[in-house]
Amino acid sequence: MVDPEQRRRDVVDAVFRVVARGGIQQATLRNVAAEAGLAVGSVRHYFASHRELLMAAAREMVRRVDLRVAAQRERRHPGDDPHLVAQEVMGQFLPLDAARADETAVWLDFVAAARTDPALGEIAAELHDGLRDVAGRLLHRLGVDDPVAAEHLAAVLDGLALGATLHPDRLSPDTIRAVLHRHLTQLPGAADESEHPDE
Amino acid sequence: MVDPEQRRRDVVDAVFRVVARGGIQQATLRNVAAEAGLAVGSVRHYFASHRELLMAAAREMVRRVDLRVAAQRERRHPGDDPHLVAQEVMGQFLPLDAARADETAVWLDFVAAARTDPALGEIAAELHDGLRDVAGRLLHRLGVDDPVAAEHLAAVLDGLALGATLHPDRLSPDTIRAVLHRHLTQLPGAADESEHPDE
DNA sequence: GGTTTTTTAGCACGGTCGTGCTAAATAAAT
DNA sequence: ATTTATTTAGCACGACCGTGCTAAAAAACC
Repeated sequence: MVDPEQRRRDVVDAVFRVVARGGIQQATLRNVAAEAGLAVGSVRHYFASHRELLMAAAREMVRRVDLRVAAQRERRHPGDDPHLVAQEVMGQFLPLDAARADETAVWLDFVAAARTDPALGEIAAELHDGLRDVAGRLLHRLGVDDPVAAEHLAAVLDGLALGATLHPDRLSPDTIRAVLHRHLTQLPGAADESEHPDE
Repeated sequence: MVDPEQRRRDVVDAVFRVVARGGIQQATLRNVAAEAGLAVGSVRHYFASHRELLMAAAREMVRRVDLRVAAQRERRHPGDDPHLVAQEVMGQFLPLDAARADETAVWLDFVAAARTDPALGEIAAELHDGLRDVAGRLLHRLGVDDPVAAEHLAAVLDGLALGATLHPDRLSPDTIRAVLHRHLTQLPGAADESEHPDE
């Protein structure tokens, strides 16, 4: 009657909501169970331990980002302006709306926790490599192949995500877009002039 | 016989060591007291509560960054190349050696915690504004006055600090310096360009 | 000397945590 | 209908937490 996978997804969603609201230290079994409308024992039936629950949530986070990037790749057409494509793909990693703001907040808590948690650290490293990979690929399409440029772009994205998550009042989505646009148009080798930064 | 201020500093140092080693969630009164070689009651004699201890540590963190920036300001001479000055000042915020790597790790844990802790959030906002301020001032000396440029530079610094703290094996000090150098040399010259959609 | 203040130490309470364990309720299978 | 497996629920234990509180030890003061 009940799809176990769906249950697991529901519980993981509850983890995300709890973390977004109160930080990862609030993601206790009791809080998550309450958020999911279940008993602690029920949650533990699907996740053997607290650690396993958090790691499943971390993996789901990676999966969702991958899915969004893949969807973006489907959507674009050969004739599209590479600058616009880059801007849109990069935007998938940034808190430009409420939903992504929540996801970014969860991301920040997880990667910060990953520093002192080897198991989470592995997943966080995956995320980081993926971001640098996407950055490198987009830059390649723009005629830039410098690996330092990829690190540079990745750093801007991380920094914007961090700043916007911690101080949303001082780093609005418009400002984020402006910085991203500035970074892309400032690239060497890209000798074109695109239109407005805003979509 | 014992300087109370020195004791407070010692305890705060112990907080830093504990956080650097095991994350902010490990900064319990018991752990900090053990690290400082004191009893819990003794620590509580100088800090009325756990919260107060963490906030004192956060403020000390801000103070140290300020001190280092001020020291850098003293050291520079009128004839210095503004680019080199900028590179050195910005380097004060980055984990280029072991000591700063520890400080950056502590910084990351604190600002992440600040997202869901209003009291810490105020201090974190101070830090963020300070960084953007220094960035803006340095850019001004380089002939760049665009506020977006200041946000851009601040984002790069935050992103580099984040990346190097979480993945020191993939983001070496040399790479950090390369990215920073790239960012600074890539700045548009003294010619301030306003919005020129058409050209 | 004696007295007072500062500093250090530690006990004990209530609370929350993850988790081992048991068992009731529900669904599936025979 | 009976049996079996799955799912949900909850109790109880030990561990760790912050903190109120008391009191011994040390220092400062008279």
